[in-house]
Amino acid sequence: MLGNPTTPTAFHVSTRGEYGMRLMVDLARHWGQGSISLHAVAQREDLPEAYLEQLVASLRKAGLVSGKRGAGGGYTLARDPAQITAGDVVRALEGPIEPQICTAEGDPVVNCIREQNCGTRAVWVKLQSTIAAALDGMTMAELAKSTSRERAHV
Amino acid sequence: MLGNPTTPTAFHVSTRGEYGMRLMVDLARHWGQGSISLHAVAQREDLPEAYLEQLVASLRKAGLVSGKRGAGGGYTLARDPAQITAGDVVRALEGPIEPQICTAEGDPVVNCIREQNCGTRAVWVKLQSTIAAALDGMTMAELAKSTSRERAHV
DNA sequence: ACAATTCCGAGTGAAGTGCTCGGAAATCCC
DNA sequence: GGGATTTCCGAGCACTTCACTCGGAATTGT
Repeated sequence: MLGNPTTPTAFHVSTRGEYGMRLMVDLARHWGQGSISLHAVAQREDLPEAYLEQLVASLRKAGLVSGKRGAGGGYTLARDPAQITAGDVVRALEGPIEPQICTAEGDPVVNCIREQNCGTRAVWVKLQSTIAAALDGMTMAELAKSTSRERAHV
Repeated sequence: MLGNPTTPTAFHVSTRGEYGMRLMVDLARHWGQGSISLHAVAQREDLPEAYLEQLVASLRKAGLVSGKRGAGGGYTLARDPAQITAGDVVRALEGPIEPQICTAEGDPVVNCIREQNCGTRAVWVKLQSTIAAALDGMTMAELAKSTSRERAHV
């Protein structure tokens, strides 16, 4: 694992987001097939199982997956793959989408305290809405589908 | 300083990007007025001067500002404010815009090694182009202008 | 000469990243 | 009921990044 760059990059999503997204798409691909164990996911996606455990906890608390204990147990998407967006996943794993504190999602007037008319604020506001729109426009269903389609003709 | 959130947030831009953007907009606002010292910028924007020194070095190496030493010296935008985008500034300070390594700017085929048809890749590619487009669509001239306009009727 | 200023490199405490480990609790199969 | 399987939970740990500061050299205007 650990495919992270040593050189700094802007807007880089951490392994939480990356692995978590892979996990969710994997679950979406197996939607309707009962509980899927993390062990299986870890093997298919070649990801550290113990670490996935940690990530899936966040996803469960966010109400995106539900777990079932014991032998034969595992995880399932909590609702239809078409009703879960990439934005949901990212927010569950990496927190709310806000380039700056003054652009907090939902809170329109958590503005910079000292400077009312900060010139740069326009940048971060635009960025926040753009990113959110992009991520909220993609569902697990779409991602799972495109993957298996590409896989079909390998 | 240090207005950063204690709770983790996705796509958060660091103080390098934030302070650097403020610095650039400030220089844009004083475009045509000769060299501006960091001391002056630091006071106006209420930012740590020694830290700005570090940031401006990156901006200079990226060819966005040029410095003049000695008494009466300071910094100037290296070209017209309308020819410098927010994307230029962010890239200079925080590195290339790439949510994942497999979505490196310019390099279209630095793909994931082990899995050719990664389902999640679509997410990061979309994200990269969306972010880049948003940032590259805003110039220092626009930001400097909108700020002073808002300031006018305070 | 002297003050102002950019340039440069090193250092530092706190936080975040990317994991591992040990163990408790639930559930199924025999 | 015993044992295997699996989710749940919290702690810990090496490494890197963040957000700075500090000291000093080089350059330039007065």
